[in-house]
Amino acid sequence: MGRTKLYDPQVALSAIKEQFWANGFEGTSLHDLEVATKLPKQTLYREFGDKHQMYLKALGDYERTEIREAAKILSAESDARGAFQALFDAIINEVEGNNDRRGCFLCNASADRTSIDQEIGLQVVAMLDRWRKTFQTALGPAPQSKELSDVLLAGYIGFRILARAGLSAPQLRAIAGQLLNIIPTRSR
Amino acid sequence: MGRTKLYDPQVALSAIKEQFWANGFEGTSLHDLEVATKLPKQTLYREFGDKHQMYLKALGDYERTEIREAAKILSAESDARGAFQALFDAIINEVEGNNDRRGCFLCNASADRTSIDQEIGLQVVAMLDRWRKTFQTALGPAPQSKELSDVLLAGYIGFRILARAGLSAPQLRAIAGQLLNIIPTRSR
DNA sequence: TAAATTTGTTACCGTTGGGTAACGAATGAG
DNA sequence: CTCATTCGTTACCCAACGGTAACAAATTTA
Repeated sequence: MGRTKLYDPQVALSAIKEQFWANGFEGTSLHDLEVATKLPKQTLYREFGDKHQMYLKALGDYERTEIREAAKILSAESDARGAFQALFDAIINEVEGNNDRRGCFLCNASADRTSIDQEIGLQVVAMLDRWRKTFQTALGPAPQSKELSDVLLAGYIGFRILARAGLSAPQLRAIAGQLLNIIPTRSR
Repeated sequence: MGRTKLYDPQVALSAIKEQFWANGFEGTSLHDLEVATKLPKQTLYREFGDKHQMYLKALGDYERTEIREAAKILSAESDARGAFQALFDAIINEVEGNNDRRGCFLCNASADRTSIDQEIGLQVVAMLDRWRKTFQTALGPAPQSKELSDVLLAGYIGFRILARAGLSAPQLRAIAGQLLNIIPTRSR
């Protein structure tokens, strides 16, 4: 029924995500999205709905890709501190190698739309809690793993915000090192 | 020379700050600023320059007022952990009492404009470092006060982002409590 | 092959965006 | 009192904004 799409919706959504990630909601225009996806906005509206829904779906895609990727890094290491070390290293390497200053889309969204758009706020809070649970899992059966994951989540968000703000890689490395000290050794 | 102003530039700047604080750079229109300041934009341009400069001056005013206020809270307590406890309590009380979800303007700005506008980025980084130094001062002559202030800054930013995202007061209280545990007792 | 459906394209809509020009009213300095 | 200066107000500018309508080309199902 009907003609087949000449574009890949998943590729388009990924491009949309990149734009919102780098420039925020208000900082991204439909024209920007047209250029990024190489699709006319008519197609974007038909495929994804309005800008608000595009943002929500971009957040969903972020969780599906980047956050899963981070979870994989976390679970690859055998001890908790090493796991988080690997996570921070990966982020700092992105900053150093590609001068990637986008930060974390979820963290940016928390500062951006949540206090204005209620629906986005709810989704962000839900994603943040799943993110925290990912941390908790990586901490293993340590006592107080819930409390530890709380403080690590706060530290992680701050770390990524500071990376976006433009702190140098050595500065970030120092902060990451201090954050790791929060994690008790031999906790897994 | 010339006629005297019928408005108070300081009051106007404070209103501008409130707007950028709540809604970000792109989320704030000149019309919003006209309404908030009760001044026509012609006057705003003459007084403060373009939108970019208004934002920079709003950030400056934030440091002059809110951050000084926080520094006062920090210095009022005799021990380091009590000082930060007082700071977090003040923030949580604002959330509970007035449902203040604006978060920290400096933290929001870090996620908002820094990776796009270089000049703002530089100012934000400078302000963040002064903010960290404020933390370091509050920590007193503890060993590793520099490193401790780094991790506390990251935790503080994450905490305020989470508050803006909409976490409940009890959740915030739990996180704040965990952050305080980072600070060694009797460190001052 | 016929019909229904969904595509890609073009054009358009009204609103709002940031920013500026022009000008009379007011008030300071000399 | 005079005059240069700075005020407040009105009007305007054009580009960009998010969003929609209309339609022909294409393609799958029946």
